[in-house]
Amino acid sequence: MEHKGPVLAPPYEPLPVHIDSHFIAPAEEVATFFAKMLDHEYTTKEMFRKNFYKDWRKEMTSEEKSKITDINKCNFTEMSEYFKAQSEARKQMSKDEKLENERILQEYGFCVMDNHKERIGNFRIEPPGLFRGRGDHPKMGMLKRRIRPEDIIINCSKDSKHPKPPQGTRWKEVRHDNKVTWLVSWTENIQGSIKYIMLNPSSRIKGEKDWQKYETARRLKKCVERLRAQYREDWKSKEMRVRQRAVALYFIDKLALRAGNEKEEGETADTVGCCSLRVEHIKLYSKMDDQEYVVEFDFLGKDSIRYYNKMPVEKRVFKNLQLFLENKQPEDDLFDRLNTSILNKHLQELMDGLTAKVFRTYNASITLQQQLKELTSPDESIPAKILSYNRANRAVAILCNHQRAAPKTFEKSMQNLQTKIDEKQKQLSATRKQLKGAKTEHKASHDDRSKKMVEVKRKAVQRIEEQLMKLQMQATDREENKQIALGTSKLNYLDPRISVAWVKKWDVPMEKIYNKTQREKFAWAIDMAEEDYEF
DNA sequence: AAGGGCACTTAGGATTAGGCGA
DNA sequence: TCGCCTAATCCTAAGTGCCCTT
Repeated sequence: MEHKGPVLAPPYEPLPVHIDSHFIAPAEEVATFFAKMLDHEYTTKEMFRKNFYKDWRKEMTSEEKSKITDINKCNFTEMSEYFKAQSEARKQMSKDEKLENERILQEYGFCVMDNHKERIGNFRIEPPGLFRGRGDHPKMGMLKRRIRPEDIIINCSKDSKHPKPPQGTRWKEVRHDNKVTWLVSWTENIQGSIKYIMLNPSSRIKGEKDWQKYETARRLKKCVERLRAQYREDWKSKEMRVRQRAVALYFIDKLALRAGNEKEEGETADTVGCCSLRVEHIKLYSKMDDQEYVVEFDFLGKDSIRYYNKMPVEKRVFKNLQLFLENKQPEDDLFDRLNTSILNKHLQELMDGLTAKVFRTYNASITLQQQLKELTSPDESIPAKILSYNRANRAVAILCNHQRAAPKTFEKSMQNLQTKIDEKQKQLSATRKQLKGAKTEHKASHDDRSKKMVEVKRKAVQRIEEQLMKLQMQATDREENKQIALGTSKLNYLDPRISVAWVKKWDVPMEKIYNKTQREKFAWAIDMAEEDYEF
């Protein structure tokens, strides 16, 4: 392994003299971080302002400290306007910058691993700024400090050309550990966690891991019925811990919930997964509308995305849940005899390599395969096939609760599309009229010229019909996708060989399903899978 | 079995590039 | 050719899961 090391964040450039920030670096720099975010909702949040202010003060001189007593009296708008103008200006002269970016990519964006040139994923060190946690994060607004060469650990081969630190500096450490895949690491100051520079998804090492992941999920496919029978049996166990384990596993299997590791309170946003569900996150309804034994889930999961679902469960599960809830407070754990480590240990005994997250991969992939089978009709057009594919993908995204905020421009973009459809419709009826006219004329004259005209118009009508249909499919697709994110499941949960096989079977161009980056990431699958591939 | 450290995958939002119609 | 809009890419936070120590 040989590489050039990371690209460091550019040093701070003090504000020009005509902007009086009332500060000198480093407090000025920290102030600019806030100013750059001024348009964002973050800066209005109490916690964000409080954390920012506390860290900001640490950077001030004693003079600055005595001048500034209250963040609410600080006005960042002049700085903010300055940065807005700067980024406008940068847009104009972006050509040189693009060239420079390309040069940096060529120099730092690649490494040589086992004699192969490979693309590096994130070769830039994260620049300093204000921490933006997701959801209700207790540390939002804290200062994320600048990473210096002295903070950075380099990992490369002993006999390779070692990356050079900038003049006058040194790395924290240069090590030669071939048991791990990272090239560069450092510790960030907000959570104290380690950050890494690793290879791009197109690399051999990432591809092989990805392939392995899906092979494990396919092994689960072979024994999943046995496991299901097992956990259903365990619902009746004498032991509470076994019952809890079995009900949790049922949720993970049926609802594709995440495992739910414990988190340190006060360090992160309050989110949960299956094993960390609390009493307050579920409600039981012995009857709801025309259904019996309904469980209502309402909690914040990864990235503070809300999971809301109502599911009828079997009577035995329902009775167990009632039991688990007995004599508990809302903030108590639902599964008090269970955690992810216990669950995974159990799963490991059931199948080699089995963990909670394999269920998500398995259920996602098998759902895609089933949905594709169900939704694709042989005689439909290519655009219709793509709609079917996206709908299958969507079923998975819904299962995995992959949501997104509706795009800010959603309404407008729908409207634009509708306008196009209306225009196309008008064009269609006009052309149909012309076709009718041509037919009438041909009936009257029976000559060659009019016959040709009928053909021309017939073709035109057909073409416009196709265009119209394509637009309508697009509109349907976009509407259905308003709050659903397809990318995450496509990239992380769906065995790409299923898609490759589908594409080959129905002669759909690969690039309609996978863009360039995705084709690079899934090159192994494109190579491997034929149209008869079964997950 | 509790708890921290570490390495890796998964995640949604922000930013940028580039395709397309005027 | 320009400007707008969408799609692609970038960014980095937030998970999972295993290992080691006590």
